[in-house]
Amino acid sequence: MSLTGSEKPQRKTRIQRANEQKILEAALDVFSRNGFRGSTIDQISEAAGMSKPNLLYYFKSKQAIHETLLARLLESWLDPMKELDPEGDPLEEILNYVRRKIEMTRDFPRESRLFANEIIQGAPRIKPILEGEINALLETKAKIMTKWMDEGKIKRVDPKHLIFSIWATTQHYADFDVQVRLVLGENIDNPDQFEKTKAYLENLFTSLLKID
Amino acid sequence: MSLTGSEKPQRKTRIQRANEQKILEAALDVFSRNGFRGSTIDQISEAAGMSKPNLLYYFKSKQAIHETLLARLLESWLDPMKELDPEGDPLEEILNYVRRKIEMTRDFPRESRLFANEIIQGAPRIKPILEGEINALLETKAKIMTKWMDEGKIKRVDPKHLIFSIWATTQHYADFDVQVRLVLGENIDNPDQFEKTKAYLENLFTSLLKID
Amino acid sequence: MSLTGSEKPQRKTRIQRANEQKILEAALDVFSRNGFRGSTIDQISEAAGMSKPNLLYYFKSKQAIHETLLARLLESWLDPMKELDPEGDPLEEILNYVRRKIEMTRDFPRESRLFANEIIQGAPRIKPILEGEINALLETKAKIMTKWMDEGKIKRVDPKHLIFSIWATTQHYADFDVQVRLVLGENIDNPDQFEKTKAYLENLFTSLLKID
Amino acid sequence: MSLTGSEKPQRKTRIQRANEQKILEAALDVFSRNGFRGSTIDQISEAAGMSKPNLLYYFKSKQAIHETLLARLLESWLDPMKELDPEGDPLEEILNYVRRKIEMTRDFPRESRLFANEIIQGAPRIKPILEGEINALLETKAKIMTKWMDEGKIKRVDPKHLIFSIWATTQHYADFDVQVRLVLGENIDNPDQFEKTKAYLENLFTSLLKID
DNA sequence: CATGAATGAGCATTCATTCAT
DNA sequence: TATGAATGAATGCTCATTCAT
Repeated sequence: MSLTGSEKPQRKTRIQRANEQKILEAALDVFSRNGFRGSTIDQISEAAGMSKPNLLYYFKSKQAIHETLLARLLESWLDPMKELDPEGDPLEEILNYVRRKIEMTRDFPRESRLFANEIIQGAPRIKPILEGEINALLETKAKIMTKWMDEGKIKRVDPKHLIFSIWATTQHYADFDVQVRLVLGENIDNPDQFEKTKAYLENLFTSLLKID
Repeated sequence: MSLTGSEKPQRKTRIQRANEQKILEAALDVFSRNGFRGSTIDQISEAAGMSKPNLLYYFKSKQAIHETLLARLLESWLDPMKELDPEGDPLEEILNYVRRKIEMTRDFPRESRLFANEIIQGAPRIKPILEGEINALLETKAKIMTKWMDEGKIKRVDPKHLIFSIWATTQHYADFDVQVRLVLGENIDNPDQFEKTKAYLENLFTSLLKID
Repeated sequence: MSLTGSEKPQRKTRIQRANEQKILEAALDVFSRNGFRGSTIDQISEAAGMSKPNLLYYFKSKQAIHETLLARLLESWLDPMKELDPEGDPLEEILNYVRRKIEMTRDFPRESRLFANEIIQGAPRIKPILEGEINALLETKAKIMTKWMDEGKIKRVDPKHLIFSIWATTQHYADFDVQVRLVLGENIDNPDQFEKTKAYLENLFTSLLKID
Repeated sequence: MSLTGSEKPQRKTRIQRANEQKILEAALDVFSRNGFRGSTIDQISEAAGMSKPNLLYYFKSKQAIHETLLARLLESWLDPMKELDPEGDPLEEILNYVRRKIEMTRDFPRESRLFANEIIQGAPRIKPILEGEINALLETKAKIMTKWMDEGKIKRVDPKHLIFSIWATTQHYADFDVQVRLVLGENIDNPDQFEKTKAYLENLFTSLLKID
């Protein structure tokens, strides 16, 4: 479940690959913390341990770094949903999706905040991608769920709102991390808390969907 | 349910009050759209129909506008939760809270995004407020819920995670508005869609909490 | 024959007018010496005795200063040609044009170099203006000359090449000032030299055009 | 009439020579189009099909390329004037000079613009060369002309102004190429237009100098 | 010879804030 | 109160040049 999988096989030296990686890693850190406008190339180049012009030798502009980052992460961000198997046991498939989602939230909170930042501000930079990819995927998966409901295998609810609530409840732990910590004293990076959270969400969606 | 509650009773002329109000209204618009760093005083003063120096006559700095805005809105933002009545019918009380929350999300999406922006970025400007007010309120209400659970009036779940999931699922429709619109073609400002959403969430939390 | 005549009557304070003037004067100096790319806002703001941001408070960008400058000067730059009177004595009219041209070259050498710089580099910023205004004017005047030739009042030559050679021979003293000084030890800012130059050019075009 | 004449006979491999040539050719293109400050090493190295560091292996700096270019071209640039033969027929000699000048303007317009750019901006990089070579040559040739005038073989005019006007009228077609094209729709690279221009200039200087 | 990688200095422009009136 | 004028401190980005191989 790599979040930065391999890309277009271009002729690149080892240093190039390494530096691009360093930059994207640094940029993820900075952008997810401060948003696009709130982040400066200085911060990123500092975090990447490299001079500003050198950073711009690898990426044309701040914008370009941001776009590359979003594009590369989007794929993996959608992975958990792709695995939803129409042939599997309906409730178990959905619960597994919830579990993978909460695991990703734990393991990649910066990625979650990166997208949250972007979308809250109207997704000015990735609307096109959202429009195409996400919509298509979500439509497909919603249809699978509808079929399951038609077959009486899970309770009938609006599948799109169901997906929204899975996204919202899981990503909340990454996006609103500060608030969660203020209330709980810890967050899902703590194993105990992770288990409690997972249990709560499993229960939430089981209650909603399980046919008695 | 005013979102800009009563101010400290200071000696202020009518014009002063009116201008402060104009500024805060403009700032809400701009900040909720672009975040703190992404917003400029120029944008705000333009939106407020007022010169930059005049705006800074009313508020010492950009920071000050932002803080004032957050402080004034926080109060009303927490109102729905305050109304949770320990004497009322447990399930109905919680569902009413969910209803008030989704109504607020519909009526004040900019306020929701303002807070979301702030919290995602680590709440650098309002952590202290969150630490005090919210925590206290949430602790109180969580205890009420626990009592209800102890009395067997609703199913037992972690009350704080319950509150998180209510926040997350409702605010999602404001904070991720773009995405919701991309998927549904509309959002809860459309009456039909509002009803569907409300029904889905009522069902979600009823399923979770109702004792059969 | 002001080169910076009065412009669009806008609501501007005295300071505004004065500063715009100071900036344009400074910019003329700098741009005519170094070309557009070779000039920096720092140089201009320094020459105008004002801070860089303040300069940009009056003109949006370096580009904008340059364009304003060219636009305002173009008008007066074409004045001498406009005065060519179809009713006047043909040879005398043309000689008067030559005289006015060489006077302008003496009095406004920076303006001449500003245009020369721009046109040598392909006129990237004022091609449209050239295409319209100059062409129209030149066409008109060429027709007048042709009529004079048809009437046998001056010798027949290609009127457009005639105009080119008037432009070239007069402006040369501004545009190639360094070279002229290297050869003559002085240039037309010296009254003696001015008279000699004028006499040479009068002779040149009289020889070409006069019917014996 | 090579414009890049013979070089100081140094020990250089064939590749070296070829690369220097490629660089100078590319630099001529770029410098004549954008001026010194407006040209970047990137542009030149790109045009030369060679990496930036490699280019700087052949020439120490951007400055060095420019200087080399000017020095090498100057020689050939002056060639037409050198051929002015004191023993020839005066008028014919001068007309031949005009013809060679206009031919050079047609064949080497970039070279003309390179010098024009440099001189308009005060010749900061080649003043010394101008001071020496050109002056000497021009002085010599002016004396020849004066002698012809003393002998009554051509009309008496100021020989230096005469040379200026030959330079100005011929080079105009290269330096102000854009303007010429805007007015005529074509320039002297078109054979017809070349003939017309040559005829006009021959007539201009014949009228001026011919003893009836 | 040749090039990928790296950088200090510079440059146009933005922005929060202050000054003067 | 209100605003035109002014600026120091960024900020994104460019460019000549150098380093290492």
